Amino acid sequence: MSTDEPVTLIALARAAGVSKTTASDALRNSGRVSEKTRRHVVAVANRLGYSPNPSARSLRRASTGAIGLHLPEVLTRSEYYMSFVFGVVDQAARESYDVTLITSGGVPTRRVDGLVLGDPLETDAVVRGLMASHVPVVTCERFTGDAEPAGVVLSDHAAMFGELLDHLHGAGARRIALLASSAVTDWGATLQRAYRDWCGGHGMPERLRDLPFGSSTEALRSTVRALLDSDPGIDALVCAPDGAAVAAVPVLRAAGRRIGDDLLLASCVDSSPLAHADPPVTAIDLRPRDAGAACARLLFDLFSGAAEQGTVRAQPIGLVKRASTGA
Amino acid sequence: MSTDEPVTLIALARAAGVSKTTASDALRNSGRVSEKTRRHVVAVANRLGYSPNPSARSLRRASTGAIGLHLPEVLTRSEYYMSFVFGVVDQAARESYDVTLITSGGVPTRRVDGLVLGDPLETDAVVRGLMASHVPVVTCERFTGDAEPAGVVLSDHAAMFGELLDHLHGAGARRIALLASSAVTDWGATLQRAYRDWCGGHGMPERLRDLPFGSSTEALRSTVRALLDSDPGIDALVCAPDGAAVAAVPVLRAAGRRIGDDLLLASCVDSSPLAHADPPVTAIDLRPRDAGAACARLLFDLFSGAAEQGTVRAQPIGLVKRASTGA
DNA sequence: ATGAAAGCGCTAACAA
DNA sequence: TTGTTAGCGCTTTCAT
Repeated sequence: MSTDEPVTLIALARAAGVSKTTASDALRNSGRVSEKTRRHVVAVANRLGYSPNPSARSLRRASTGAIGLHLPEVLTRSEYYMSFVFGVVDQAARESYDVTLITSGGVPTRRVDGLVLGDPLETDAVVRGLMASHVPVVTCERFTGDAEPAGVVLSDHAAMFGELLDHLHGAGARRIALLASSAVTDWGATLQRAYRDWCGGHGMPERLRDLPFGSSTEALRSTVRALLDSDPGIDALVCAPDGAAVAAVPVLRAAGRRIGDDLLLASCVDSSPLAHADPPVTAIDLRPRDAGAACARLLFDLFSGAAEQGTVRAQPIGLVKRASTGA
Repeated sequence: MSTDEPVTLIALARAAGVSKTTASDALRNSGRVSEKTRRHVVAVANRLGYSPNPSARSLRRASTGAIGLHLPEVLTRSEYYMSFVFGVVDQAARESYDVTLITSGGVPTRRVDGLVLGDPLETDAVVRGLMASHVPVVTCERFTGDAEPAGVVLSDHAAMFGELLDHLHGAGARRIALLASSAVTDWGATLQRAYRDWCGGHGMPERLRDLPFGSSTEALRSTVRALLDSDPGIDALVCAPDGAAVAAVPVLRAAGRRIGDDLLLASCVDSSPLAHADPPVTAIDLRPRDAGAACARLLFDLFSGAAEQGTVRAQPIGLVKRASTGA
């Protein structure tokens, strides 16, 4: 197509017979150049395959054209985060921004104009470092540490969890157990609180077990077994960690329980295996792609001033009722 | 901690009482400055919280310090890709490189020094564009189109698939059906070919159904049903698409089959739901994190000249035998 | 062993 | 409406 050398603005200007400035202004629609020369410059640019050098532009503008995205390392295997990532990237692309991934393995060398932090763990040193950086930060879910992010995207997990419990109650459950996630994330803590509140409010017994992030399948299964042994009267089980509900199924079967019949099962995180399970498992749909997009959008609104420091935006989530709760 | 203004090299040099050049050299260990001044400059840099401006550095060096990573949009929900991404990012961080994500939604505005393409689809316009870019490209699996990438990371899927079929055969299976992925990726095509070869070589009947990427659960299930109806003598089913094996389970049960007993079940892509399934499902472990790391490593070797244009590297994969095949 | 100066490609202020 | 000039922060000659 063209030579290996990237075409610079000077080369383009020369080829079009105008100055650097005019060429630059023409391509950026600054409204300074006549329509005629603008067209001409654009045509020449296309012919030469010109594309501006982003480093030079960044240096000049003192903005990088990129945002950073961090996800907690321990949680990264789940479908939820993959969708979240694509939500962020797509929204960013729409604003001509790049997305640089940041893992707990290493902070980016490249500066970014802002940061999106998915489920920031208070205990994560990288997260604390990023929160202290000088660029705007948007978190998905609250950061439970000290620092205040510039923006927060929040879903009403407590309300939706209550809806789920109501649904189970309506289907006849009277002893609902919760296999909780550790409370290191705001999400995990919120669910535990909502569970206790609901049980108290409805005069239902609490049957709660807590599981640290990244627990093995075996740990999870023995916890479920212990839960059932401790109270054989349990007639519903809600699992918070992604994947836990699927992993629990064999244990429930082995205990002689019929899922969707004498034991209702639900998950706090929807994923395709749940839809495919036998029976399909009721779950809260966190709509991760939308959440990711919302985070990016909020960050850009913070850049432009359309949103002010400390903005909190709600992000709707849904409940998907399936056969495991008698649907 | 420090002021909001990022500290520049000039500010640092002034504070340390040296010239820009000396400060720069001291921080990069260029071996030009005396040990004493080097220590002094580094100390001052730490005190001021200096960090070099990556845009300025890129501009000067004509390299960006970032690599691009592209994944096919339709496949992105799987656990495989999430691990792959983290493999790439971690390896890149080790070399102080950033990773910019590229979706089919938009090409990055920022230039990158190289590209990693996971399972490049011949039919993807973005992929074709990226392959034609002027930077080195490493693909994970072969690109079935015209262009030649600078490097390829390859697993021997044909051999491992043969091993899987041998395992089924050894467990007594004589009519092994394959629920294949569409042949738009090299991986999908390779599996179909390997299946035909193996069946031919062992005098076994071919029972093959092809499924386009991103098919719905219902499409998948009716395909499995049709497969069983067409030949009730089928005694083993291998599923290529990620998640298909789990989704097939209810259909197999409904047909009165006992998995791991009168019907063996296996998947060509391992994932946690398979390990948690009842019974646990035998699968090929693609080791995506290692694959991602290998791609990044190859790209850096291409940069440094440690690997030459056209290098192809093998990436080992494994077979995980579980109860669904009588293990 | 160190400093001075040029310049990467671009945009913004100042001229014309 | 267009051109000229300065300079973003850094690395790299070239000179001392």
